[in-house]
Order: sequence, then C-alpha cells, then structure tokens
Amino acid sequence: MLELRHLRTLIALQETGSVSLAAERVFLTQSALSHQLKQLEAYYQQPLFERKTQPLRFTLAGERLLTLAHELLGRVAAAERDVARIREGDAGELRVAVECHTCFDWLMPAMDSYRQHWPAVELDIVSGFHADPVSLLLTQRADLAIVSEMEAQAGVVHHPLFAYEMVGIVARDHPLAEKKIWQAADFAGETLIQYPVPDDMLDLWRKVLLPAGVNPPRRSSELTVAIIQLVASRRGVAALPYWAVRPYLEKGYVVARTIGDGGLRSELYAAVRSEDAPLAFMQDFLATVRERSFATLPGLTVLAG
Amino acid sequence: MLELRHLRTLIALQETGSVSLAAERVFLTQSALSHQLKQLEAYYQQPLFERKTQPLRFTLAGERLLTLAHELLGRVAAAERDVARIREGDAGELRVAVECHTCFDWLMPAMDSYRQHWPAVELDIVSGFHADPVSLLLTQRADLAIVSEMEAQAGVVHHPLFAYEMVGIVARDHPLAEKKIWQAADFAGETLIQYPVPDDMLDLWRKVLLPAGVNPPRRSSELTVAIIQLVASRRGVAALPYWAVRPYLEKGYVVARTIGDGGLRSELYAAVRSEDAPLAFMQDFLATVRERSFATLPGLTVLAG
DNA sequence: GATTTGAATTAATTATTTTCATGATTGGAC
DNA sequence: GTCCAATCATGAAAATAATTAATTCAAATC
Repeated sequence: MLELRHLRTLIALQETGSVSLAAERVFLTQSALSHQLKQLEAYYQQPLFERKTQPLRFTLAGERLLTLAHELLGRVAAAERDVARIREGDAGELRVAVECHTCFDWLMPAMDSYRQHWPAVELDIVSGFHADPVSLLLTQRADLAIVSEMEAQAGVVHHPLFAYEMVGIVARDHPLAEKKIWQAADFAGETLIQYPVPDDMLDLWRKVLLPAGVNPPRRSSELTVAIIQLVASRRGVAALPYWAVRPYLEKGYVVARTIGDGGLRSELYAAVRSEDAPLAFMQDFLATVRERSFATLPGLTVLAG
Repeated sequence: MLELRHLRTLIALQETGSVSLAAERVFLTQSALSHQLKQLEAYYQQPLFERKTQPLRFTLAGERLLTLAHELLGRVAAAERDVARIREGDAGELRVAVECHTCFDWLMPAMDSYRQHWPAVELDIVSGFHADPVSLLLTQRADLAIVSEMEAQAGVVHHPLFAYEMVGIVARDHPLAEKKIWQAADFAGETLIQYPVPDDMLDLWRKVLLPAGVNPPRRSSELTVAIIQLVASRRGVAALPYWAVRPYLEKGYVVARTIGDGGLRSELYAAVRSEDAPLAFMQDFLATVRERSFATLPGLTVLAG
C-alpha cells in the first residue's frame, strides 16, 4: 500500500538521478531503497523508472506518481506548519547572521519561500563579518547563524544543512586547466582571487593552503561574477562552490577542477540558541532551507547530524 | 513521521465517531489504533481529538489534519487510477445485476462517482429478479452481480462489500412498538409489508420466519416510501435496512426495533467472473462502492473476506 | 580484460506495528 | 450510590515490515 515514504523516495530519485544518491538523500542505504522500489513496482505491477540511463528516466506511471508526490508533500508541509502554529502561535523573531558571500545564492530563495509561510515572523539579515558569529547568538544580536564548522559551544546547538564541493576554476587556456586534480603546491605562483574576508574563513586556506604552507598573492572582489570575470581574463585562479559556478561552466567562460584527492568538501551548519531550537518557526526555517537548497542547487550532499 | 495510514485512520475516526469502530473500519484492533493515535499525538505534541464525547470531537489540530486527509486521499486514488489505466487501458464493460430494491440507494451515488472517473467504461444496470443472478455472470449477460450470500461457484469470485442491520419498523402506536426486541413469533398475526420479490430473497424470511415456521400474510410495494406509508398507517410491519429508514425515523413517522437477539444482520457481496476480478476498472468499482457507502450510509459495518 | 560504479539479491538484523491480555474510566440503568 | 456495559489505554509479547550487510550481477570505463 502506498505511503508518503514512497513519495519522498520518488522525489529524491528525481532530484538526484540515481538510486544510490537518492538513498543517501533520504538517509537509507542503497539496498533499502532498492527493496522499497521493488516493492512499489510490484504493487503497481509495472516499472516506475529505467535504471539503465544516467540520470534515470521515469516511466509514464512513474511520472504520474511523481506528480502526485509534488501535489501531496507540499500540502503535508502546509498542514504540519498549521498544526505547529496551533500549538505555538505564528509569530517570532528570526535574525539570520550570514558571513559567506555565496550563501545568499541559496538563502534568498529559501527566505522568499519561508516569508510566504510565516508572514508573522520578523525575518532579518544580520550581515557582515565577525570573528565569532556564534557570539552574536549569545549576545542576542542574531537568532540563527550560518557557519561552516560545528564548534561545540554551551547554549548553542548546530543543525547540519548540507555539504558541497569547492572546485578550482581557471581560464580554459591557462596551464592549470590541464591538471585534473590540483594540489596545494599548484597554487604557489598563482594569484588567488577571493571574496574580501579574513583568510581563516576560507575553506581553501584552512584545509589546503595553510597546512601546506603555501601563501599565494591575492586579489579580491565582492561579487561572484566579477571573480569569474577576473579568472576568465587570466588574472588568477579561484575556489568556489560547484553550484555557484556551474552556470559559467556551461557557458564555457572558465573550467572547474578538483582540489586535492577526493575534492575539497565544504559544509554548512545553522547554529541557534538551545532554547530556540525546538520552536516550530525555527524548525521550519531549517527544513525550508534544506528543501529549497536540495531542490535548486546541483551537487549537494547530505550532512549527518 | 506522518504517513498516509494515519490519514486513513483519521477519516475512519470521523466517519465512525469512535476509536473502536474506526479500528474495525481499517481492519485493525482497537488497541492498535489507540497506539497509533497516541504516537501521532506525541509526534504533534498535542491532542487531535477528545475521546470523552460520543461521537468524538476533533481539536483544531485534528480538524486540520482531517482536512489534509481529505485533500490527499482523493488525489492518491486519482493517481492510482491513472497508474492502473496506464497498464490496462481505460475501457471496459460493466453490466451490474441488482436484485434488491434498496440497493439503488447506495448504488446510485457510487455509480455516479464511478462514471466520472471511468468515462470510457460502459456502465449498465441489468435489473430484474432472477432465480440465480450469478448465472447471469456465467452466461455473459452481466459482469457484476450484487448478492447477499457468498455461495461458492466455479469461475466466480465474491468480494465482500459491507454488512448492515435490518430493523423491524412499525407505527408508533402499534402494540409491537412496546417490544425492544422482536422474535419470529411476534410476526405471526401481523401483515408483513415487503418488496414484490420471491420469499427466499428476503433475509427476514430466510433467517427468521422460515426457521421458526411463521408465515404471516403479505402486502407488497415497489417503493420504500410507500412501504413506510403503509406501516405508518398501521397496515402492517416491515423489515428494512437501518440506513434506508433512518430519515423516516428522525421524522417520527415510524419506530424501529431490533429483530432477534443481537439483531438481524444482512450482508452484501459483489460477485464477478474470476477472470475479471483483477481488472483495474472492476477493482475500482468495488473500492468506489465501499468508499461511497461507508461515507454516506449510517450504521454500516465492515465485512471480512 | 581488469577495474570501477551502480543496482539487485539473499539472508540476517533491527525496528515498527499489531495483538493479547488486562486495567482504567465513563456513562447510563436501576 | 453501585453495578454493568462500553470504550479507551497500557505494557509485554508476537508478528510483520523495513533496513542493513554482504555479496553478486551488469554495464561502463579505462
């Protein structure tokens, strides 16, 4: 018999394009999902998708159930929001502290969606760069902070959002474009183009360059497009999230390369005060960010608690 | 985490007004449902309904989830119909043989709903009274027969529809109105008002009067209202399904009494040819009849396969 | 042709659901 | 009031379902 679980699986399948990635997305093993899908296809006595292709393709029946999934899950979320509001009311204050430039790429659509659902919550952005964004929470100057590490701190809990890969980008005719994988040493002698933030907020610096003792010259820009432009003009190299540069890769302005063996993985967490963590309007903000981000950004991976 | 199962439970709760009856409706024990509801209320951290009242009353949160249930389950049914049609096509022939007068009360709304969903199925009624309606199936003159007993027959399968209570009705000032429970002997000396059908098609005859050797005089009418009218005019007594007479009971035209200890229980089955049983348009007809009947007729009980 | 990657399969394990047996609570009937 | 019947709740056991581990299979890639 059909359950919501099956519909959540179908959406994960659609968003990831493969059984194994979908499994990770719904926090199950590939095997578990294979069983679940087999059961579902047996129930409807017909295949729901073709596994031979990459990404997988849904059959007519699969498409129909996928449509159902989208119809239903939105309504479930709406109903559960209402139920939570019946318990806790609909108002609240949510000042978000952000310190990464690219974060706005996913934060804007998520906040947009959230605002619709929680019109009575005072939503605000506390932007800027602080030595310790978590201190903004404890001093009541922000209610939620987006951070890239899960530093234990009394009175604060960290909720994992998602993980993604940082890629190195360079002009197509630059010598480094020849190398599939860049190591720390490859950055020596290159100009590194970056956002104007302290070094220790850059994953590339903290995880790659600093440990290797490499310290290339820098240039900085506030805007992602400007960074891309400088890189395309052979002014230097940069490291940016894959999802931030994909549009430019597709247009061929620059090429992307893996940084370090296995790639440079970045993570994002939302830190909130412990007492705020269980609040419905807070929980739903996290759920919205995750849901919207996975649905719109390519190449995200889940981040376990 | 919310699943469709929970929503099906909520609808059963609404339709039956009690946990035990809802449990029967969804083919679980009362205990199982009690656990399920406890889990659901723990998940939402608030009560979903008040159990003290009869019928039970939903809380605001419960109401909201109930609304969700109605939104979702209709869409699920529609999607599953589409999926079945992708497999088997949307056409078919469905000639329904009916031999009980009151059956039209539930058959009409069900067929109405069904026609909308399966416009390409040729739906027809084969009315009239045959010694053996099942023979209509085997001679290809009907595709589905509504019967009141599950007589084993090669090539034919019986699907349970529902069960209900037959009540005795009589004028308010008639002496029999004084008796809470009528026994076979009480019918001796009364005129029995019935539909113009052979005796062995009447549950009252087969299960009560014939075994006791009681054979009261008869009068017959085609229409339920006419039978009620005759009873109210003290022309005799009748036995009719509870759901068929409830509107008249509420208006006080007649009163209803239990027949035999524990009441006279009637059952309805749909008989179809074995080879037609798995067809989607046939399965959905059965599902529609059950769903519509339970949603609209009072006092139905489930009938196990 | 070896190697890698993704999905399927079987058996075992784990988690969840359901039931059984029983206890508590409530709302009449007398 | 007290008894009775009906309804719901509870804890432990049983049954069922979901999930994983380990492995195989199949296809694609080098």
